[in-house]
Amino acid sequence: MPSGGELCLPVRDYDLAATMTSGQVFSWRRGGQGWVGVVSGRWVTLRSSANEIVATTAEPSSDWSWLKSFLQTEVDLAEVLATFPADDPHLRGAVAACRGLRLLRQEPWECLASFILSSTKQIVQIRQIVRTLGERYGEPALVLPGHEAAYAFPSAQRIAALTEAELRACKMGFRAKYLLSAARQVAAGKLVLERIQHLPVGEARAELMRLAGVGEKIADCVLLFAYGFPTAFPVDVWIARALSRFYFRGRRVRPERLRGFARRHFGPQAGYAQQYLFHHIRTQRG
DNA sequence: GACCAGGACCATT
DNA sequence: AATGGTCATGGT
Repeated sequence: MPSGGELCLPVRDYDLAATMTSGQVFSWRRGGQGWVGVVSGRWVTLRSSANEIVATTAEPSSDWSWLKSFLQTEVDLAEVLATFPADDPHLRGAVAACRGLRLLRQEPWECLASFILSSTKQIVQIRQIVRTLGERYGEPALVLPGHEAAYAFPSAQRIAALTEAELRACKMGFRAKYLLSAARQVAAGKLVLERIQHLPVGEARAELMRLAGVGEKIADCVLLFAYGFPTAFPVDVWIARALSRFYFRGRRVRPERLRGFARRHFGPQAGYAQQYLFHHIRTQRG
């Protein structure tokens, strides 16, 4: 009879639902009163109230740093928001509408693989592919009795041992060869994901972009969502449209220029600004 | 049925 | 340097 672990994290301005549905992570699901996922191989449920997040695990932890790191609960959101330009009504509107939206700090391989799968896919479809991959090839996680089975995201080593056909059977289409190639690079030690953390952001970006199927946008997603480079600014079709409409009178502007503008205009936490804009424009239209 | 999705890549201009 | 086609699959 396993005795699970429980941790109560005091938080201010932390909207778990917005964070989990904002297109930065694809493996978490609603369950019971909160959210269920697997972090560092450990099954976790999260439920939040006004000023705390309560985490439940299948096994006790003496050190919860793995979860605190994932949730980034120590980040003072007010400090982040204070770096935003004060005179920008569009960003201010997004912040007001998405109060409590956070950036997570994901495991690099899961994040990289997820965003390789993301290209020209809707978020619901990315979630479905990630789920299928986990069910078929992920390590089962120990869960508390009465809960649905849960799986870690498959390791690079596991995916590297698969065939392109097996990956295509998970409905990822032409992305299969990209994922397989990336998994083999990582599994063979030709790309050391732990090393990227310590590189300057430009070099880190270039390192990720050496992978087939990883361009500027996907690299920026991994830099921001897995490594926490605060100026990384993913420009996808939504952000490109929004920036064009808000700051360039609707003119079409190339992504590289948009990134330059964003870095100057939004400042040292441009990545956070990006996430607020992205989530806001995707959720406000009904 | 058309159109689009948290793109990247390659061949043409 | 800049456009255009192509790649799978499924939602809206």
